[in-house]
Amino acid sequence: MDTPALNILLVDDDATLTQMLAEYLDGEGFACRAVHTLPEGREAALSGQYDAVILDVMLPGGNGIDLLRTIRGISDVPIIMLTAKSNDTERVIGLELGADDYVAKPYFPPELVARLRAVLRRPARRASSGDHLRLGALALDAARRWAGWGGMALELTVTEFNLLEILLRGGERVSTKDELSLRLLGRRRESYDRSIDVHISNLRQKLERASGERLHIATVRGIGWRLEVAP
Amino acid sequence: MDTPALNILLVDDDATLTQMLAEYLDGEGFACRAVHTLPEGREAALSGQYDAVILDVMLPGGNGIDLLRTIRGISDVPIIMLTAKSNDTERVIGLELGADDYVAKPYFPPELVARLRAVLRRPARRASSGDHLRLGALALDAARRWAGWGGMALELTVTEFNLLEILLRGGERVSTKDELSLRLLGRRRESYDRSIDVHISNLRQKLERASGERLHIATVRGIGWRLEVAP
DNA sequence: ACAAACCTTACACTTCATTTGCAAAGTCCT
DNA sequence: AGGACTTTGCAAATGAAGTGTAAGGTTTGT
Repeated sequence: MDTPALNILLVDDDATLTQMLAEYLDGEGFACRAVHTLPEGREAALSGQYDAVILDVMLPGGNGIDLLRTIRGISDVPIIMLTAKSNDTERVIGLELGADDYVAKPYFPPELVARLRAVLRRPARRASSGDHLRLGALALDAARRWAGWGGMALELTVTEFNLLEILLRGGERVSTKDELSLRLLGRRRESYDRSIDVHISNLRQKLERASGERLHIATVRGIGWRLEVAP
Repeated sequence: MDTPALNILLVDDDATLTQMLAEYLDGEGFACRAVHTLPEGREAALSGQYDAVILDVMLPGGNGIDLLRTIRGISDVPIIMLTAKSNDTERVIGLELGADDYVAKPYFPPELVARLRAVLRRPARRASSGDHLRLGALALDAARRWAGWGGMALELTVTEFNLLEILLRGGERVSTKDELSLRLLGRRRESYDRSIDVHISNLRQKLERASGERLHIATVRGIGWRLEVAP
């Protein structure tokens, strides 16, 4: 997949550490900008051009908590706080004010990246942010984790729901077995692993039953599957 | 005077300053009591016999913020914080935790009195600030930390109240276990941590009992929970 | 010191993911 | 076309994971 890099904003007064982190994030495929003061941080965070903010709560000339609050008043951009090791108060207050996660300093860059990814992967924070997928009479609401055909709920398991979401997002594209294995099961596909086939089979039956045979999971032999809806 | 004087509680370890303030307030027609330690402050504030509390956030042997939180968990008596001149953190945290106003030290007694009067004049403090959540006959007032079904108070513990608030704010969205662990317990969820489940279970029983089975915490298997109200 | 609140543990119970086995369908080759 | 091989569909079996809640231990606030 070559999606454009995600923009990350770093707000931390320690220029050296920030620089190192920025380089690391760069290597992980993120596009970073670092600022070192509160006013810069405020302006940048509110510009709306970042996909996530990593925010040190200890900032000179003002408190990161204030900034956190300011941002949350306006935007739902994901925020990860950097907190002192043992400062429970900061942590609790930060989460209360809407931070999405925290990482204690000093941190391992890989851990930070993992949490960053987790936060970015999370369904949009506000229900109104309209993550509604549709295809014919099929509707899927990611935040509510609800899927239905013509208003009638489909009773799907977690895996089936995720599978349907991936297929739906794929649009006309064929979702390959390898891709599905990675995104659905979170592991590389081994030979003789029939797990995906079974999930496809189960989902297929539910979809066809609910839609009166009008919604199909079409097989593309040797490649994968694709959703198709009959007129 | 024909109206009884309003009772004001002062919590501050500086006996001299407190004494002066008490005399000043006396002259303005308030009845004061001053205490100088955290335990005394707690007991007095929770006794319910004061109309307002003036609370120094810097107290020996414990943090005024803690006391603030304790008081707010039980009572919505107006609270004015005394903070160090430049300490924004204390201010933000204090207001967030439900203080009604703050005054930076050193202060002018007349200013303090003005704010005190303003705070006492305001009966429905947070009601207008839209911190009133509803869902069917369920009502939750975050500022007063009061929740009820059709006017009847639910007797919730602190954790249960917070849990309900989070679920309620989530709206139709499913609140995930990870999210709840972060927001509710202020820590990440470890494997085999069943704490959340237990709180859900307890809250669920109280809600269903009070609502006559009309308010449910619906389980979304493998993901989390969502509030649902039957028509 | 006491009680309330909270956390942990344990266990019964449900539901689901994965494995397995085999049949059916598709592909390739001669 | 027909046989050999590969891939897919699916039912059934199995074991792992998720859930609800009672009970007991620990912490915390008063």
